[in-house]
Amino acid sequence: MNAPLPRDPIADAQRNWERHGWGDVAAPMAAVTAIMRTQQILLARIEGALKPFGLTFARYELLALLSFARSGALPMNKASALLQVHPTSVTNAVDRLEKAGLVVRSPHPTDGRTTLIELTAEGRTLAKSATAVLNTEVFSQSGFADRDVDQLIRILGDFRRGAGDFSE
Amino acid sequence: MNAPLPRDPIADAQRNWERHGWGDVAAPMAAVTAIMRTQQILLARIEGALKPFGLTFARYELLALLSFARSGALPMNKASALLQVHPTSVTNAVDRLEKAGLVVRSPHPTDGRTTLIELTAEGRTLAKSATAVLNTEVFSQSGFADRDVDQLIRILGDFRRGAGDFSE
DNA sequence: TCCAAACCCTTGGATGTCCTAGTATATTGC
DNA sequence: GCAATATACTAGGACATCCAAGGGTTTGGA
Repeated sequence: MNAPLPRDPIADAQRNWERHGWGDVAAPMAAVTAIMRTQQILLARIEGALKPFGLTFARYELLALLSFARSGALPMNKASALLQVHPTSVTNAVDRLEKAGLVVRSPHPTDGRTTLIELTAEGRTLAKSATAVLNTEVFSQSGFADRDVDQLIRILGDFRRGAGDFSE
Repeated sequence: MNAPLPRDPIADAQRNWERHGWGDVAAPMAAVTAIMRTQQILLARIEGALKPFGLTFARYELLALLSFARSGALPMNKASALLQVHPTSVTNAVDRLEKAGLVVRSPHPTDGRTTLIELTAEGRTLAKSATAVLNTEVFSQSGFADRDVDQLIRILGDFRRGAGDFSE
């Protein structure tokens, strides 16, 4: 990790925006930039915690999703929709998880176009261990105050709904 | 864009966490996941707005940073620190910006190890145009309520300080 | 019935990020 | 003054994401 900067670079950017006459959008710009940076920090922590398992966050998310599916299996397009990533990203993740023996591809019983992703026993075990570590090493010490967590869930939930992620 | 899901997948994940006895970390897990997804949505919007300029967000950020520097030039290591990305990412961005004629590399006058990145006239013009478009197409319609923007800046600011981004 | 349109997955290419290692230049300490 | 250490940038590799395009399967309307 680098030494902390003496000043918050995002607050500086906000001031620059204001100084240049874009005061009306300086705050949203700062908020958006802060989200970018926060995501980067969180992702680094998560990947660090998952490294011992040979998992990345993308692969872990897929594993976790499968572990919550009743049958431990999901069609790839369903996984793509629920994880909200491009289908090719799922293909990529499944390729690697399959090579690691954590999931298996199997044909859909009635639709020849569809491929099912199925958790192996090993995959289920690893998902459980990885989740435990993420919970204790990352989520339980997220660095957000409890009240702020609730705020974030509400604010970002509104945002995601507005962006068309879900209707609910 | 895909059709909205009938249910919020992150809220579902939170319920799954609670159902499995991890209720104490379900909320932070949901908040972290929501930040990931929000970042993805915002990045897609930004890149869409920048595409006509042949810029990506990474390159735009560097261009914008340079345009706010007094002399229009910065050492690469300084840019890396302020943008809070790995030095190799800056090298990558500068390679492409230089190829596009938007910046120039020049040797540091006193330190032979250091390379200065300097905006060209064309780079400065493009940065200005791109900023105008980002302001009107993205930041001015961020999808966050004004009050929520302030909350985000405060919450994420606290988080980033806690993560060691800056001391201030 | 049958062909066009829709859908599903994969391949190949472009970008970005990080890490590790290597080269060159500065700085420090003896 | 010189060797050891620190700093700055770049090269190569692993991953992830998206887009565009291609091949196989279903569906639906003429």
